[in-house]
Amino acid sequence: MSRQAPTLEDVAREAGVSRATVSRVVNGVRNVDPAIQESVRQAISRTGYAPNQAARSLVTRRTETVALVVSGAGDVSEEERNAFAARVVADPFFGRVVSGVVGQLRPRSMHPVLMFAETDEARQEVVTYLRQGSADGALVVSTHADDPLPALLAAAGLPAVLFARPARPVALSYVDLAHRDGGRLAAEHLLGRGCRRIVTVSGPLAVTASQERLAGFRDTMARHGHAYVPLVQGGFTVDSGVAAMTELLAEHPDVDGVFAANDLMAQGICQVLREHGRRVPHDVAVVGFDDSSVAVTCRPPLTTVRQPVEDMAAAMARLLAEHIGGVRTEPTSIIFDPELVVRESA
Amino acid sequence: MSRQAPTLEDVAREAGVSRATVSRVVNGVRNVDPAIQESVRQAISRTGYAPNQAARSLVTRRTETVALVVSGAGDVSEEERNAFAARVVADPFFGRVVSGVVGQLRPRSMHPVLMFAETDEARQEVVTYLRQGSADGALVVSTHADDPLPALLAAAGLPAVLFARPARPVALSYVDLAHRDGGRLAAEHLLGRGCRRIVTVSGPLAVTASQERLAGFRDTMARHGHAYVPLVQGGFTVDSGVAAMTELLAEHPDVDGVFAANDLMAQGICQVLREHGRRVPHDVAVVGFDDSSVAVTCRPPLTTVRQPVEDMAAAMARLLAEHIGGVRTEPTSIIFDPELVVRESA
DNA sequence: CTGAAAGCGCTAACAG
DNA sequence: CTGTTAGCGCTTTCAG
Repeated sequence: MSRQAPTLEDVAREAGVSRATVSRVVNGVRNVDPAIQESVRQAISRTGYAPNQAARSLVTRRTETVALVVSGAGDVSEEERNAFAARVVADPFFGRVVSGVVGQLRPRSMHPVLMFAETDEARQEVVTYLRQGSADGALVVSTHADDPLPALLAAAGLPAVLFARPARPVALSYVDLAHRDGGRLAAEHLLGRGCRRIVTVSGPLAVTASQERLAGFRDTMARHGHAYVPLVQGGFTVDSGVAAMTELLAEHPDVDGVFAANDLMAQGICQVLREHGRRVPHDVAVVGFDDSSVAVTCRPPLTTVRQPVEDMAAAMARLLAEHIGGVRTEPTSIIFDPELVVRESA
Repeated sequence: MSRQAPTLEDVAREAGVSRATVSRVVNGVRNVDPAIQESVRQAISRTGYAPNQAARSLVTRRTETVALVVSGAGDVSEEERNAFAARVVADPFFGRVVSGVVGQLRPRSMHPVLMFAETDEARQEVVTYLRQGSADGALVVSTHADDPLPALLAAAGLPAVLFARPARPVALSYVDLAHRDGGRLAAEHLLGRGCRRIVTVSGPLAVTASQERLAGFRDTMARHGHAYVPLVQGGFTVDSGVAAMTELLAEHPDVDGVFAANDLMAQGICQVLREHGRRVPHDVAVVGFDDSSVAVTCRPPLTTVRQPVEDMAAAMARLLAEHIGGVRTEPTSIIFDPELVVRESA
């Protein structure tokens, strides 16, 4: 570490060839004599050469890095900034995104840098980061429909792919789920098993996905004569599920079915139900959404609407790689279909 | 986006000064006439200039990026690689690490790139990544005592800080918890509330922290005359907690106290207990470890040994920044003290 | 306090 | 198939 790192020049000298030739074998460009290739390779391991990424990026204009950003909407106090990051990462949803993204990035030798953009300043930093060429593009997951980041990215002409369709049209590719169909699936299942006094806990209505899940659910209920379904808005956390169900149970003690807009809330709902002496699914059936890890962990295991997050995240990474590589120039969208997974809660 | 991005040269021309001067104001180096400074600033915003990070890194030899790597030990099949990432990120522990790290990195304008090193090949890639200068240093969290990555990093003379003391001495800084004290705290609490038929579910014994927590627990139990404490080894997951407790309950139906080496397992334990008609803490008291998010979410909320993960992660980031900056040259260690958090489970 | 000039290490034409 | 030659955009002595 004390000695200066060897450069192409050093390897070239060691192998008795030119820098260009060494560069070619390092980058696997053919047109290099097998014999020379071999001697270069030996010189490389003899010198312990590792190409300097900065020098390389300077000319290729690629960093092989993408920003994985979780963006909010409004501004958040300085103190809440860490809380934002903590909350995001703690959500099993995020883990699935990372898993799907990494799976696609790795074989391409690309790496994700984590960024949280919960304030306007932080969002500006993301844009700057990309404009500086610190990353080749961005994968963005918005926690709010009004997230201004997608528009900023598009305006700057930066390669980016979104998780979920932006509320306001933006010329960026995105992947999404047919949330309405998911809501429909949940309603049909609850109705199908005979529930008649059904309530629902939606996600934050500032999130488009929440609205859509709810709309699909309500439409289906209405089609079956259920004009009115009691609703409480939750925040996609276990706690909010607990609070929402506590409220709903007080007003509708005879409830026999619940649709929760995500599994975390469904878990909180099951807890409240149990604590109030209701058996799940015997007395009250509960359907969640996502099919995240807690769906399996929860007691009872959750019947839920599966959202193939890993596949969606993988698709995002693939699309971004295509945009970066220039293979794809026009924005496109990929919509995934939800699927009902029946376990024990309903 | 179509037009070439402006360079220092462009700004210099626009402001009628030299590149050097522009560079100085961009980097906030004083010794620049206020008037000129102002005109340069205007030229910058007029041109929409953003410094090229690659060019900058090439000369400063800094990327303002650090690798945040989660490393395992043995090799894992190709198919399990994504599962590894998924499992890691899904664990609330990881979220706390990220939160603590980001909190320190952000004010330093540094960014974490996520890497999973569960195979020898992946570990080699981490080393290469750093040697290429793609990141200035590494923050490593090992999931196994035999993790070879720390030694590789040290041998390559790369700046790195570890979460937890490495099993085999390595000249690298690390932060850790006084795990033994944590185990002692748990034992004392269980004993103090009158439990006499106590069992324990440890973490994987291949993890040093698990061994230490267990040792501290057993020592204290022994000091109080409990020569033998039934033990089942778990895997730090809810499922493993369920399995372990099912086994223990079958052999020791009269159990009245359980120490779980982490909260996730404690949650599984509570589920099993409840399903077998045992009240927590009335019939059986349960003490967890970590004080992670599930400790609060769990029913009943867990009495647990708090590990200040966010603070520990923040300390890691701080140490790494010092090593990178050359402010600190010798490896050091920071040991945090655990703390008992009493809630309802014991 | 400012400018000129020398690279940082690598890739990519372009010759040969 | 290989070598020569330009830069990529920026920081940083070193003069002035």
